[in-house]
Amino acid sequence: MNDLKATRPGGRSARIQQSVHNTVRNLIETQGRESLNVPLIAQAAGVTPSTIYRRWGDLAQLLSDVALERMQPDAAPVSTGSLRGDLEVWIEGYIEEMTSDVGRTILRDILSSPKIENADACANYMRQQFDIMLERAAERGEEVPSSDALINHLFAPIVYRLLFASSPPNLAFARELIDEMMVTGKSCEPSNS
Amino acid sequence: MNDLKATRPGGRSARIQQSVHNTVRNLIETQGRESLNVPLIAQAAGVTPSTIYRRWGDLAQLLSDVALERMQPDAAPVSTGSLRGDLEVWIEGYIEEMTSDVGRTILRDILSSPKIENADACANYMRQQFDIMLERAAERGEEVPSSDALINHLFAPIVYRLLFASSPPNLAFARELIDEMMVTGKSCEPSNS
DNA sequence: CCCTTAAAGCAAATTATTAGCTTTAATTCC
DNA sequence: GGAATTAAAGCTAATAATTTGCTTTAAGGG
Repeated sequence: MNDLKATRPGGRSARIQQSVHNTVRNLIETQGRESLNVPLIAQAAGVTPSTIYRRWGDLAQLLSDVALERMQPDAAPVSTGSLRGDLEVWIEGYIEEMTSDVGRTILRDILSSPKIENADACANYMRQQFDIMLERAAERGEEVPSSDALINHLFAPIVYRLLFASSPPNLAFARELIDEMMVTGKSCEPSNS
Repeated sequence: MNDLKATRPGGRSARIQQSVHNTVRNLIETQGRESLNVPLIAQAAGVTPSTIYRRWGDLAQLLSDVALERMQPDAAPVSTGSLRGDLEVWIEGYIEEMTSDVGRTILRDILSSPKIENADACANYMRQQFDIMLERAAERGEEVPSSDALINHLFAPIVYRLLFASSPPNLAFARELIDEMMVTGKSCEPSNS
C-alpha cells in the first residue's frame, strides 16, 4: 500500500515502519507536533533511536513520510452525477481538512524534506483524484477541462493560499474558482511538457 | 529595510543580524545548504552559538529568515509599456531564479518555519510587484485583471509546480498561463474575504 | 535447514542545544 | 554629556541529540 521499495520488505522492517509511523501520528494527536523529537518517538515506538536515524535520516524526513501517508486518499471521490458537484464536494472536504493548523502543517511537513519525492507523490495523489472525476464526467458526455486546467486554476490557488496566506482559503473562495472553471478554459491548457 | 521590529534595533543587534545573514548566504554558496548547522554558522559569523539559538530559535527559522530576505524585490518590475510585456519579463526572471535547486530550496525554507509570518511576507512581496504592474497598466488605460486573478491563475500555478512537481515549470508554461490570463477572467475574481 | 546479509539493537563517542551567570553596549533619564 | 537601566551578547557547564562501530536478529535464497 505504501512506498515499500525496501530491499527486504518482509516482516520486521515493515512492522517497524508501521510502528514508528503510528507512533508519530499518535504523538502528534496527544502531545502536539512541536514537542516531537527522535528519542521520544523511538521510545514510544519501542525502537532504538539509531534505527530511526538510519532509516529516515532525520526528524524532518520522518514527519514528511508520515504527512505523505495522510495525504493518500482512502477512497475515490464521492460521485454526485456532475463534475461540478464532484468538485464541490471534494474541494469542500479538502478545505475542511487542510485549513486547520494540523492540515497546513501536513503540507509544510511534506515540503520540508530535502528530497522532492514526497511532494511529487502528494501531487500525484491529488491528480489521480481529479482524473477519476474527469473520467466519470467524460463518460457521462460532459464537456470537461483537462486535469492540468483543474490543477492550475482550481487546486493550485487553494494550495498557494494554504501555504502562504495568513488567512486560509474558505469555501466561498473555492466555489468562485469552480464557477470560473466551469465557464472558461475548458481545454487547451499548458501541460508543462 | 528588514523586519527589524526588535525592541533595541540600534548598532550591535542589527550588525549581528547582518553578519549572521551574510554568513549564511556565503556558506550556502560555498559549502552548500545541506552541510549547514548552527555551530558552523556561529563560528563563521564570529558569534557564539547561543546568540543564534536565542535570536532565531533554531536553524530552520534562521534559514527561513535568510530565504525571505532573498525574496524581497530589490527594484520595481521592469516597465515594458504593456501589462503583458511586464508580466512576461517579470515571470521570466522569476522562473529563471526559482527553477534552480537553490531557488526551490528558498521557497521550501520560507515555508519550513512553524511561524506563518515569513510565508505571508513573501506572498506580500510578490503581490506588491504585481500591484505595481497593474497600477501602471491601469494608468495607461489598459483593461486589467485584479491582482487576485493574477495570483490565482498565473502565479499560484507556477509556485505550485515549483514546490510539488519533479520537473519545474518552464517559460512556455508561464507564457501559456499569461495568454489565458489576458483573454479570460479580467475581473470579478474571488478575493477570499 | 543452513548460509548470507539487510536491518535492528546496544553503547561509547561526538556534536548540538539549553541554561545560568557575567559582560557589553544601546537607550533613557536626569 | 554622564550615570543608570536593560536588552542582548559572551562564556561555560550541564543536558540532550546524533553518529558510529560493533554485535545480534531474522528475512530471503540456496
